[in-house]
Amino acid sequence: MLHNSASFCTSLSRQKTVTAICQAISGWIEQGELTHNDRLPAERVLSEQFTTTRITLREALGQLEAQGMIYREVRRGWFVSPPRIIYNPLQRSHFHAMAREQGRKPATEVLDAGEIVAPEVINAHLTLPSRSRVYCIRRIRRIDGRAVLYVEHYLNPEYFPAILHEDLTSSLTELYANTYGIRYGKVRFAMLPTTFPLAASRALKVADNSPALFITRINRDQYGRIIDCDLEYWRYDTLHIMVEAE
Amino acid sequence: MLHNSASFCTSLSRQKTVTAICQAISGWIEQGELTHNDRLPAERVLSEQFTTTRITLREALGQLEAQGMIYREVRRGWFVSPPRIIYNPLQRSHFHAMAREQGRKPATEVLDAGEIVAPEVINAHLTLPSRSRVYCIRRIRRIDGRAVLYVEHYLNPEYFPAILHEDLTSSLTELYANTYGIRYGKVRFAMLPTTFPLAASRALKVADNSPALFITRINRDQYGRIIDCDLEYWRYDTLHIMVEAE
DNA sequence: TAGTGGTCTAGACCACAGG
DNA sequence: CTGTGGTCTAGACCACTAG
Repeated sequence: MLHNSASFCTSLSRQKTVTAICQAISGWIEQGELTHNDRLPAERVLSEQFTTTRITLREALGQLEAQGMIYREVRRGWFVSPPRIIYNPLQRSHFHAMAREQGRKPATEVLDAGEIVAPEVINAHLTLPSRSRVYCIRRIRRIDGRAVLYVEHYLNPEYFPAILHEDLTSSLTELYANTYGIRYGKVRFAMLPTTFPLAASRALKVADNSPALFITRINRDQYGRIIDCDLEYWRYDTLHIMVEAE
Repeated sequence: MLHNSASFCTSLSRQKTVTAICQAISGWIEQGELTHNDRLPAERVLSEQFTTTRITLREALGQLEAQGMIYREVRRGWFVSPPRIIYNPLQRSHFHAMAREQGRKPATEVLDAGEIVAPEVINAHLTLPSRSRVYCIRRIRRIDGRAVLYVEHYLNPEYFPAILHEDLTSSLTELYANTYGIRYGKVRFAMLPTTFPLAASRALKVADNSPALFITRINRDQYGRIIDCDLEYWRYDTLHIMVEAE
């Protein structure tokens, strides 16, 4: 036989079972038999359906997870990933506005808030001296009910007196503007793929060591002063980053 | 620099073995017993050392891989990840300059180059009509010998006559400037975590379905015309993205 | 309490890489 | 050819979630 597509697929002949499972499940999703946030059948059911073991089945689920096609909630099961949110980290638009503009339902939950001695990383970001005290607000944010983001905000307290007594479930952006007359100016951000730290995986109820997108934002106000920084841990399959240069 | 060092004690009794292995191996790396691009002992050796099975051992290796601490080359073994490259996608600086500024050794390899009928996605990016013909250049790029990037460049041929006869192993940025008087202007980029497509995993010799960072860049010249776009697939643990707003 | 995912065992065969 | 990683089998117990 001459050059046909079979030769192209040699590397697929490895991993026969896993590939077949991946194709079958993504077929269900593409054909709408399963839609956003639907739960997949139990692992034992699937492994029987595909006449294989749970180990192999979980290998396939792991690959679909890496592609961002499905996600899991710890000890609850596997679910179909909803479409990604388009996120421009340079933009001032806040989380709730961003989600709503894209037809999604946002929600915010405050885990805790207080004044702490800042870790050295934070002092460096905020250009504060060692052992400075800062406000720390930890929140999780949901889209359509699904917890997608764990974030720690560190605020230079000089600019935000008594902010801890305000309602922190709404947008900090609005609070800054309405109560303190402070608006976001220049932003600097860093981003790297890694895994969730323990505090985040607990709060989001994802498996320990799930992959995550870690984004650091350092925010200045309209006068160029560094006012706060955010450490954001996003579920791996949540975001589609888009940035346009000025 | 990585906040995500292995110092997290993992939750209580779950994942006892895997956690112990992860801590041991990251200990070796932090204490310099293993350094950048060193190969780890064989899986069978490690699984015996930790008195466990290869399945469990591979679970641990997979977690270290997700953290970006180690990487694998298909059927060759596991290696210690070198430090990440700092990458600003909005910057005009080209790959070789970027790598050298950070004390690394860059290399480029052209896989193929030719004139093709553009896929519709590409026409959309370049704002060309359906079934346009474009130049396509596929390359892989290395840092310190390790293949880290698979990239497809799509060029609007109107601006680059006869470019396929030039030396394409060097910087396109320089070729554009020196031969065509075209310099990069505004850039727009999108980024999302996913897995390598087959062409990329083959070229980079990474496992099929390894996680990857997919970056699309749409480049304009000094007159604001869209001149080309890049589809870049980076190894997951290669980059530390940093962007500063103007 | 029942059923789920999370973890782990103890093997096995294959395809490919390197000597 | 030898050793490697890649894949797969057929079970098991535990921890947690949901009803």
